[in-house]
Amino acid sequence: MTQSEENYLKAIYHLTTITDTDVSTNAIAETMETKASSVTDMIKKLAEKDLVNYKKYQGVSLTVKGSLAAKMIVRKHRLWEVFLVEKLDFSWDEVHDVAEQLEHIKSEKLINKLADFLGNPTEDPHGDPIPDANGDVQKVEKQLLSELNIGQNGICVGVKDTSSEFLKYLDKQKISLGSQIEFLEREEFDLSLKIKVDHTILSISNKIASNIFMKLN
Amino acid sequence: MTQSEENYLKAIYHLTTITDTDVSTNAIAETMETKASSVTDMIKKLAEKDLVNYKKYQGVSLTVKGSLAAKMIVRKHRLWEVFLVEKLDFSWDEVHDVAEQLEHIKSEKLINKLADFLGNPTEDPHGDPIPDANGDVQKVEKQLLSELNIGQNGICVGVKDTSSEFLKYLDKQKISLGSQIEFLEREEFDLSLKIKVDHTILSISNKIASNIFMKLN
DNA sequence: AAATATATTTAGACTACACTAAAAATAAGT
DNA sequence: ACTTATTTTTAGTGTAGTCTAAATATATTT
Repeated sequence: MTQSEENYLKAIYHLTTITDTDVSTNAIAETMETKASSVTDMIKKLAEKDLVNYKKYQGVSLTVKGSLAAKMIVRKHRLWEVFLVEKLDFSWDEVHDVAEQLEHIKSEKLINKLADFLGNPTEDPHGDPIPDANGDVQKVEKQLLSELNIGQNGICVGVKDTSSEFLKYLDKQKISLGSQIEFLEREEFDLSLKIKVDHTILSISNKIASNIFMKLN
Repeated sequence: MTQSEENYLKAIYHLTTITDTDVSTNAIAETMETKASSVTDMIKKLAEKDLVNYKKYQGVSLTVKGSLAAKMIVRKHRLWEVFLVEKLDFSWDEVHDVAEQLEHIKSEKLINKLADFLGNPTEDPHGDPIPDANGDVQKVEKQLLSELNIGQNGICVGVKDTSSEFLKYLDKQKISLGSQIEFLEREEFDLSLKIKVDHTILSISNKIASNIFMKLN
């Protein structure tokens, strides 16, 4: 399997997990920053290898085989992210590009030994689940901070947007995985939220709040 | 720089360090298991980028720029080997293929943080020197076990052949980096050597002995 | 339901890298 | 020195992956 094929599988996998329907050619092209015609070409190749189900003009879905392959790539990506943050002291906004490369290293032994070395973590530094060696993904129940009711509180268990800009903003506000957060008040004018993080009170926009995953206490 | 370009640079670098002259097209083709015509193509590309000096039919040598690039690749390869052996518990015969992939990961930050994490080692698991971040390589003085005089002793500081078969043989004989070895006797009939390793006496062929690097006490 | 807009696929071209076969240059043998 | 052998380069081809532009299918609007 080439790196390019792996990248397509991963993109299809991610799109599938958020929309839960067949994935369109254009959607793939957009997330991969490539052209629809290139996507069509690659889809045919993946279909040929029985990694995706494809009927012309109808979008694609992953086969069992393709889904497993995709999960193995995600597993590698997220394990490497843990390594970078926990062992090499990267911050959570710096890991993506490097993990994007490391995920393509081919060695079963390597990835399983790496998992052991890291203590078989089940989540990456952004709170996303790490598929195990069989491809099983543990679902974490979580909800967006923006969807809590006033007075509810819990801990931050993940982020939806993992862009460097957003993560740096969170660092600045001292919000990280595990932060205790209480939803105090909603400002109706701009929908911003007043929250208490650990022991400080601050105001965040609704956009920010809708990119933070919480687990209620 | 593509992976292919990196692989060519590395091959030229290695050939240069052993022969210390301009490198022939055929020599490159052989070590890279490819065809001479492919080598010619790539050499032109590398020359274009000012990574090698090239005059038709005259062989190639690395420019300063090319040499530095090659040393950075070697640095990455060997640091990853240390990581695999020291942290992930690979044996020294298993690391090569994986390091061959890892050496192409592009991130200054990653490799320098990795070096720190490993304690800035100066040698890889086979005793080969690891270039530092500036490309400086510390030369280790060493000589082949096969070239010692009877009665001399020292410690094993490296191997010339790093093939899996050879390394497994050494494991079986309990010879590793740091082993105390004394050259006891030469069998004139087949040139085999009687040696004492740590505390056991054994006989090894001249071929074996000519692939073990020693540092005299 | 026809017309228009959008999404998708096809056709053809381009780059990187490899290959085979043939040509040209260098090296070796008598 | 000249013939032969070897090495190296060139010329032409193939595959993977990308692109643009044109064609075709599906969706949307009136």
